[in-house]
This record gives sequence, structure tokens and C-alpha cells, in this order.
Amino acid sequence: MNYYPGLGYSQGVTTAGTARETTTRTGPGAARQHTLRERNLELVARAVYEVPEPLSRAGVASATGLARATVSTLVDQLVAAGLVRELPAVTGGRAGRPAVPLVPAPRSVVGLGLEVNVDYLGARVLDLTGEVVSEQVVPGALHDSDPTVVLRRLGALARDVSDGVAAAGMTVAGARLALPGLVDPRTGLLEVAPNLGWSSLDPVPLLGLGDLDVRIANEAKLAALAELAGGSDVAAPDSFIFVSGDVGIGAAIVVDRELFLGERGWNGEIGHVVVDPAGPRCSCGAFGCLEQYAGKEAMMRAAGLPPDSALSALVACLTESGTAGPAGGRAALPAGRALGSALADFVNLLDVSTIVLGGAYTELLPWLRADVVEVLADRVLSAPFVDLDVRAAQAGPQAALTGGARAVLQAVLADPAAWV
Amino acid sequence: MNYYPGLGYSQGVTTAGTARETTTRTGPGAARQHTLRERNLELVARAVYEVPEPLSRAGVASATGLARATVSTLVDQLVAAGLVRELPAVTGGRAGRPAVPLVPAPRSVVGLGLEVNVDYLGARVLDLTGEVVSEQVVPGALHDSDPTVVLRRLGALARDVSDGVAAAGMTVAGARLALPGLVDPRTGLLEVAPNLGWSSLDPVPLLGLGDLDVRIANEAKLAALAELAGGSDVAAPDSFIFVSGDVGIGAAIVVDRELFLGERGWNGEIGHVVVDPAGPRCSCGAFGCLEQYAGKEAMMRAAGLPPDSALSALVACLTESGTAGPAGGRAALPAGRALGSALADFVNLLDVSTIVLGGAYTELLPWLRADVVEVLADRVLSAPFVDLDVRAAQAGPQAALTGGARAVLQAVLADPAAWV
DNA sequence: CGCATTTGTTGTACGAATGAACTATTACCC
DNA sequence: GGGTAATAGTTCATTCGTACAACAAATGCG
Repeated sequence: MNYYPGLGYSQGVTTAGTARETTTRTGPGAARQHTLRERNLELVARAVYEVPEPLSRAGVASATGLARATVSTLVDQLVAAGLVRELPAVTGGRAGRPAVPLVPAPRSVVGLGLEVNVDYLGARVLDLTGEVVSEQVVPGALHDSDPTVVLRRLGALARDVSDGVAAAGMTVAGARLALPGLVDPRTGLLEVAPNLGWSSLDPVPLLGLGDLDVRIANEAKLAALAELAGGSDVAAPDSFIFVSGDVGIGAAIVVDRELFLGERGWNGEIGHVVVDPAGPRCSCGAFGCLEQYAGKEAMMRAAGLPPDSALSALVACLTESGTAGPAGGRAALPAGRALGSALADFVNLLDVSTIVLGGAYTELLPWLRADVVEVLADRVLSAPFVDLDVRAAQAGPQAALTGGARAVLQAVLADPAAWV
Repeated sequence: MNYYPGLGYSQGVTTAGTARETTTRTGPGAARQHTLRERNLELVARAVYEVPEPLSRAGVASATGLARATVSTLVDQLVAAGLVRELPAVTGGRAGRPAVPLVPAPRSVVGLGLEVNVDYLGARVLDLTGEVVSEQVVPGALHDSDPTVVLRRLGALARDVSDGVAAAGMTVAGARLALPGLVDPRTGLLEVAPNLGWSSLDPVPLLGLGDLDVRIANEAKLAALAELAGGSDVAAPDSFIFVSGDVGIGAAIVVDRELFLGERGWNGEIGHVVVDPAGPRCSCGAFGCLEQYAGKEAMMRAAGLPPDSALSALVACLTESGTAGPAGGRAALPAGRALGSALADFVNLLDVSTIVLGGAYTELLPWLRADVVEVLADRVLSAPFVDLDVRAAQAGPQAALTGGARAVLQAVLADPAAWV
């Protein structure tokens, strides 16, 4: 992760205390015997989970570098905890005792993703294999809604879904609530969600989900996590900027398969990068923000549609007005160059060369991509030395629900010792 | 570091292989017995190094959570390795056996910082206490210079300094070479350094420093590391954006006392963030880059001085043209608002709320700060919820030299087991 | 059918941290 | 001045987890 060996500068004792005041102060990083066990359990679990085809105990041993004997005891614990399942031994062509393939246990421990967005409420349950076990998504117009009412409805939805999977013998390891706004994950408070009309509230208790471990996060951040699963054919990039275009425009930064959140998780506000200070005034008070060019309403207006039209109307309009791409005629979407310009700033400031376009941009990509790529090639300083990649999101609808559930499961995977 | 518990998503087995193909594939993260020892050695070393006043063995034990017995053996090893020194036992008011204070060992293991910049060459040696043990800085006009000649001269300088400290019984743990350009720390190659007129070269062998471990890095990144030492009175912030203004404008990102480098370490190119697309053409081909407003030459021109004037001339000019600050008259430096605008984009994209201004900006801060702060307050979305802080760099002249030496010492501190 | 081969398990050895007991050295109080 | 409490540092048996080697299990192949 750190290509400058020896430049990383993390402070052991002192920061560990300041980062989370809630943890007990006894030995934040002291490594004991059981630390070894925890770490190696995680290592073995990841080896089982993050490999294209099942490994045997011996395979895990050679993949991790641990001794076969050690792997055996660790795997036995994971199997006993229900996190790993043994498939029937397969006698595969080769000589020797047949190997027992190990796979993530389906439908045992599951994660719950929750989301309130402008036009829907949803709850989705994923198991350790990444399959959707259960979900409910309810459309609704939630701008300027009452958080108490909406969150109670979402809580009922969550209980419904959650009770269902619990009845089938699964354990819900926790939940993540995705919200379109500035959330502070340390305190669990929502500062402001402009498009919902919500501000300064503590959403988790309003869900009424009892003692289930529910944490909140920004919607774009969780959607980016969903991207890490990759598409059916294409693998997910290890590092990328995820940009989600809708009424507002949000982004998330993933480096080496890990979210980069800045100090408070309030980064990625690309919608208010200035594209042209002589441009139209933005709701944020500045002039010429990206949102004024590539936000949903601006794109609708530019296409001569009412600002609150559905995305499908814009797609239809673009499809009939020319070939599927700007090469076929006039630049179909002025948003393209503006988006490219803001992304060029982003790439120059961050050095992440893959850009994943999500939300409305996924469907609009054919009309955006050429302009974005061209502006990036012109404006990114490292462009001569780097392959810039602009691609469509793969995670499917309500990506934040999937990402939230995945985040819960990643936490399980990061500390399987808590489950044995 | 990660305020979204459970959102971090690091992949154990698979990425470890892709990140560095050079490492052997046997057990990247397998934790064995000696892993415990290494980790706890680091923990103890950091406890000794990163605490305002000396700790005793017992103090380290309570600070780290390790048992006194364990700490004793670990400290003994560090003392034997020359990384830690015992001061005379101090009988401080309190009852009980007097404690033996432990401090970083002065003048034992040292780090070497090297730098080629536009107007000087330098080598600086720091010991584990952070003191400068030895240095040589040679002014020179090095734009469009011959890398072979310049690097041979720097190599001679480095050998000179290095031989001196070695003769005094110190061990040089390694070196970092700071260069003002795009460097790839993985390969050790310099892609391009526009202001030196260098491109596509492998600088380390040209130094001729034998088998000394020399690694290269970007100048602004190393200067940012120097900031982490803090000033004489003010403590360094844990997270900040370091902006170094000179002919070009570079930046580095530090989050939780760790450099954030992006995919290749080529981030922080704030000099080419677009401030106004209707602005003057930049050398990079785009229009209205920050460098055209807040680069050294642009600032000189705006003040009516020849573009290659010295910084002192600009300061003199500003001082006599009004009071020390824009409040005293006309906006002294048009660079201020441009810098504020680019920084607002930076903060919106990254969520790091402290900005440290280095290079020429340090001296110009009185004429810049008010404009920068005002624009930031207007344009940063999270401004109502965050205290934005704009401050001057503390690290002193040739900060990259200090930062380079510190980077070497941090590597020692991160793996003291290699020295016992 | 015997042998090589690979997987998985069992038992011993070793390394590292722990906690309790012990020594060393001071302050304080009578 | 001596006893006692307090704190620092050390010694040693214990515990825990991994490594290594030997062994058992199960298969393919000649």
C-alpha cells in the first residue's frame, strides 16, 4: 500500500489513544499470544474467502505460509464457528489423498445494508458468499421528509427482513445505514442531508432496532465498497475514484481496496469543485460548481427537459437525437467536459488512475465517456505515464445497500476470532 | 485512522503479492512467534521516542500495556543495539527505587537526507533525537542542468558528510534523495523534473554511494514529513495538507501522521488545478492553472518585479507598499484568492482541515492568509462543521533534507528488530 | 498389489509473553 | 536511626501458539 518504504509514519502509542476514546487504555497495540491467533485466523479466513476457486487446508497453508498443522487447527475453528464450510472431498486426477475444498459458508452469518435515499428506502441482506439472501426496496419521494417517520418505516423494513433470515437460522452480524449527506461515523450523527432536508440528528435510535450493531455511513462511500466485488466478468480495480451522479454528485476514494476517508469521512465532494468561476451560481453559494453542469437537473435542462424528469427520459432523448455517442453529432452532453475537468483536478490531487462512474452516470456513460477521457488526457499531469481508465459501475441498483452489507461482512472477516 | 469501523477493506493474501513482486511469496502476513517480538520491539521503541519526557521501563510498561518483565527484555535489546540510551537514575521526590529514564540514543544510528533542487544541492544527517548532526548545503543554479554531473557532485557531498559521521562512530541507516518532480519509488526512476530539465533517469547509481540504501522521493512529500516534527512551541497536526510554493507548486497529504501517496506517489499536483478556465495559458497546456496565479513567477509579475527576482525582493516590495496584510490596503497578492480556491477544491475532495503553507508561502503568509481563509470559509462544504486551519510551515529551510533523514529514521523505528 | 504422492493429524519442541515472587533503592514516619 | 511502604527492575515457572517431524489416510499408477 505504501510505495515509499520507510516514509509511512504511524504513531503507535499516542494516536491509538486519541483515535477512539472509547477503547480501554490498556495496551492498544501490545502483541500477545492470542494476537497471533487472531491475526492468523483472519489470514486463513481471507485466504478462503478471497480466492477464485476453493482451497484445501494444504492449499491455505502454502498460500499463507503457515504450517499445515497450524492451518488445520485454525480451519477447524472457522468451520465450528460457521464461517467456513467443507465441501465433499474431491478426487481430482492427481495422486494422493483427496483434498477437502473450503468455501465461505452460505447463509450462516449475514450482513444487513440499509439505506434512505431521495427516492427509495431499502434493506438488503448478503451472506458471506456475496449472495443476496433477502431484500426489500420501497420507492418513495423522500425529499424534505420527516426523519422520525421515515426511519421508523425503514426500521420496520429492516426488522421484517432481519427476522426472516433469523428464522432461517442465520445470524445478522450488524448493519450499516447509508445516508446521502455528511455523516460523522465517530459520533453516529448525521450533520446534514440536503436532499432529504434532514440535519443534526441521531438516526440509529430512530430505527428502533434494539441492540443490533448499526452504524451509519455516507451513501457514496458504501456504494464504492459494493464496487469492490467486481462485475460478473471484469475484476474490480484495487484503486479507483467512484463518482456517483444524481441530484448531487458524490465520490469515494478507494486505494488498495480500502476506503480513504480523510479526517472525518467528508471527502469526495466533487460536486462543488469549481469548473468555471464565471458559471452559474450554485446552491452552495459559489459559482460554476460541477453540479451546475453535471448534476441531474443541469443535465435535464441542457437536454431541454424539465429538471425533475426521470433518467430514462434523458436517455431516450439522447438516443433519438443521434448515435450513441458524441462522435455522432453535436456533443450530446455538455456535462462531459465539465466532469472531465473536475475529475482531472481530482486525479492531479490524488493520483488514482481508475475512475468508476456510478449512479445516473452509469447509464449516461456512452454520451459522457469520450469527453471525459479527452479532458483527462489533456489535463492530468501524469497522463503520459499512466493508463487512465474510465469505466461504468458494476454493482447494480441500490449499490449502497450491497456495500453496507459487505462492510458488515468485511468486519466479520477482519476479526473472525470474535465469532469462534 | 479509519473512522468507519468495519468499512476498511484490505485484502490479505492477494494484494500482498501484487503490491511488490520482489518479495518472496512465502507467507506475506503469517504471524509467528518472532512477529510478536518484532511488533513489541517497535511498540517499545515508539513509546521511548514519541513521548515528551523520558519514560522508565515501568513507564513504558504501563504506556504500552506490556508486562514489566517483557518490557525489560525488550528495552535491554534496544539499549544493546544502540537505539535507546539509559540516563542516570533520577530520584524524583517519590518513594521507591529510582527510575532509569530511557531516551532516544543520540549520535548512534543516523539518517541521511539528500536533495537536488533548482537552487541548491544538500545533504543533512539527523540522529534519532532529531538533532542535525552534520549538513552541507551548496547553492547553485540547477535548472536545465546535467543530471550526471549534478548527481556526482551531490554524491561527493553525501560521501563527505557520511564519512564524517561514520568516523565519529555513527551508523548511517540509509538515505532518501528528494527530487522536485514525478518519481516512481517502486522502480526508483525519475520520470520528469521540469524545473531541473531532467527526465527518464535512474538517479541513485549516479550518486555513486556504493551499497548504501538510497531511495528517492518527491521533494514536497519529504518536506511534509519534516513538518511532523512540529515547531519549537506548536505541535504538528496529525493530518494536514502541505503546500509548497515555489516556481512550481506541489503538495503532500498527511493523514494520521502518515503520508497518503495515492497509487504512485504522484498526487498533490495542486499547481495545475484550474482556477479559471478563462485565465492565462499554463506551461502544462491548460488554461488558468493555479500556478499562473500563485507560482513564484506569477507573483513576481503581479507585484511588478522581474519574474526571476528573489523572494526577498517580493517581501520587501510588499512590506513597503502597505501594512503587513491585505487589510492595510489593496489586496497585496492576487495569489491569495486563487490559492484559496484551489485549496477549497482540495479540502472538498479530501477532507483534511489543516493546511500548512511551505516554501515561499511561509514568508508570504501574512499577505496570503486572510484571502485564503476567506475563500475556504466560503467554498468548503464542511466549513460550518469544521475548524479550518491555515498555518505556516515550521520545518525551516531545506525541509526536504530534514524530512528525508527523518524518513530513514522512521524506517529504523518501524523495524528496530533489524538492528538488534 | 505395492509404491509413490498428497492430505490431514498427532505429538514434541521452542519462543515469547505473563504473573508472582524476589531484590534493590528510595521516602517517610516515628 | 530503624522500620515500613512504595516503586523499579529482575528471575523463574507457566501458558499459549506455532513449527517440525513423524504418522495415518486415501488416492493414482505401474
